[in-house]
Amino acid sequence: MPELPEVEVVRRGLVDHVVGRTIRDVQVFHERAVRRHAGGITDFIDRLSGRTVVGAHRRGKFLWMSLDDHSAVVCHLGMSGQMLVRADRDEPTHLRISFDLDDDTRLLFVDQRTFGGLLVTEVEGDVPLEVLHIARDPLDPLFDDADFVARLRRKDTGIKRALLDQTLISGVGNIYADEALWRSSLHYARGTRGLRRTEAEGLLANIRAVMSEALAQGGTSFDALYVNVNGQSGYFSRSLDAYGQEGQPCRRCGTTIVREPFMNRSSFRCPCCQPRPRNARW
DNA sequence: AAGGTCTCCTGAGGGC
DNA sequence: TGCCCTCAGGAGACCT
Repeated sequence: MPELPEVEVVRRGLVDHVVGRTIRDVQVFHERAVRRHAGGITDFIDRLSGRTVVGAHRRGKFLWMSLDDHSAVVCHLGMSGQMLVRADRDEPTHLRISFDLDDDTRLLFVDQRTFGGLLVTEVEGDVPLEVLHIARDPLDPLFDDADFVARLRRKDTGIKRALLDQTLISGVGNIYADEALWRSSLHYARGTRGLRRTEAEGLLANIRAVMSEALAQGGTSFDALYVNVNGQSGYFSRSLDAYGQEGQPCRRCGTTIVREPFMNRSSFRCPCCQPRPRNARW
């Protein structure tokens, strides 16, 4: 599932293979892929045809390509989205959108579960309108550590819920939340109010560390669903300590990792290193 | 206002 | 073999 490191891998691929190219034509194969675009399919195509891609950017899990008319095409990969650059004319399964580029390659948006999508919008400052509400991510040089810690400790919720709140810190999804919490030996239901400043700072450092390590290995991948812009999978899933490790011994203490329902999904933790807090509310 | 829940979606995999 | 059920989860709508 694409979180920040995976999206960053895709962004770098776009820089290498798409920036500088002009879009000759656009085909939309599935209406849902442009459901967030206000003007519908026809307007989406009209606004992209003939445009030149001048940059590829990212904030958290949101990705966008800036265009030569000060607009941008914003992409969210959702659960299963892929950006593929292909030189052939094949139409892979779950192809949703295709861009014909001026070097006779095509940029393909492929998305099995259709939670992802693209839209064209105006850019306000350096950020598209639809991305303005998203917080800076922890790999952003302008991310404000002290402000994050203060806002986190001011919230009244569980720590994992806060990490998944993209308006507080962006780019963290279920995988990296569980990995960072394991590294910090924190239970997901620890209250943000009761978190010590040093605990919050350590957690942020662990988020950065796990994301940086994943990025160095090309992102996390469990199956063929996530691939980078050329269709190559990442290898970080071999390095996971908590996520998906149900039944496996904790690499720190040997206790069996458990999976628990959380927010209509799953959380993985070590029952010994990450004990449930007394009076847990979340 | 802020926090919590629901919903969208498809295919893999398990149980019978 | 085949059918049905469950599960995966990002983010915005909606509710409290």
